[in-house]
Amino acid sequence: MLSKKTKYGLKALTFLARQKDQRPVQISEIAKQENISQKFLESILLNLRKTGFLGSKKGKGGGYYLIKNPEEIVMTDVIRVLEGPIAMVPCVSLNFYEKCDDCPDEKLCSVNKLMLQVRDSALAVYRNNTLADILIPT
Amino acid sequence: MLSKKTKYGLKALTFLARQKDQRPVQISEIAKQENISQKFLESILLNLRKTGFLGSKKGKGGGYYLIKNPEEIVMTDVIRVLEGPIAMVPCVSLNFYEKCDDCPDEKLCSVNKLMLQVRDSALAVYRNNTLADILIPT
DNA sequence: ATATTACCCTACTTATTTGGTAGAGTGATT
DNA sequence: AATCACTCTACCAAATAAGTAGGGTAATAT
Repeated sequence: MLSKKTKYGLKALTFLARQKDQRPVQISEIAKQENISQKFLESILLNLRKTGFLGSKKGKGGGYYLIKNPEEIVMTDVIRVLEGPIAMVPCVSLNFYEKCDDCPDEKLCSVNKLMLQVRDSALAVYRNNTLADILIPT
Repeated sequence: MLSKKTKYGLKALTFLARQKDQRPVQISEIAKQENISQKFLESILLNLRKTGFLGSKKGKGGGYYLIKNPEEIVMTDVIRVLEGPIAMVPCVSLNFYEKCDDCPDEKLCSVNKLMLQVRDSALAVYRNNTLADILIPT
């Protein structure tokens, strides 16, 4: 299940990408428009800033803004920052690999065999979508 | 993340599929061989029996056994019983659909758009794999 | 300069899910 | 009749997710 954190983060990114100019948008504005708890959204945006997706500006007229073009923001990166591993099981994860405690040999594990395929198919989708791709044309 | 319940359930199914004859296998045997807490496994196997994947036999020489051929057991069905929805978000789920509270219109939602693709790709993998397919040839 | 705006940070709380435990009950087999 | 092994109900603890609270700090406009 996708966490609300990821869902809200994606919504905020698309909201910023839809802006005409690149002026900073206030947290309160995004929260209101997208029906998100403002305080919760604050922590998510802060996270996206620290991981290089957003810039921020303090003081009057401040807020958050994208620091890359939507075409350059690939979903693999966004999902990994917001949600964590793309794989459903650590033993098939590329970026968060971990061996299973049970399971003497991954090559002999059916769960591993199945989940490898699932990971690859999900990865293909995320690699194939940038922020620009998931924007809805008006 | 895949729950242990699903992982253990899959392991139990493949364990039963690997048996030479179709004699019932005791819970304790499966638990021991696959490193699973026996009591936890009990509830999982019971669930798989109630949903039509396994049969059981009580008394001496009793246990659980497959009631279909591994080729006939499709992963979509197994995953839905053990893990629940395949979709990562209820608004793109085929079997567990639910509207989002926020989000006035799904067709205008970027999260929806992305997660639809993810669901389809995962579904394709699960549809394409039966229990027989994920068995490791010895 | 200073008041204001709006991001920044820490800590806490609550609800839900997950994983596991305990133990009595029931039905079949030998 | 005894044993074996599944069945059922109830409970519990840890982890995670989701959200709250509130003060701190930096930048900007006036």
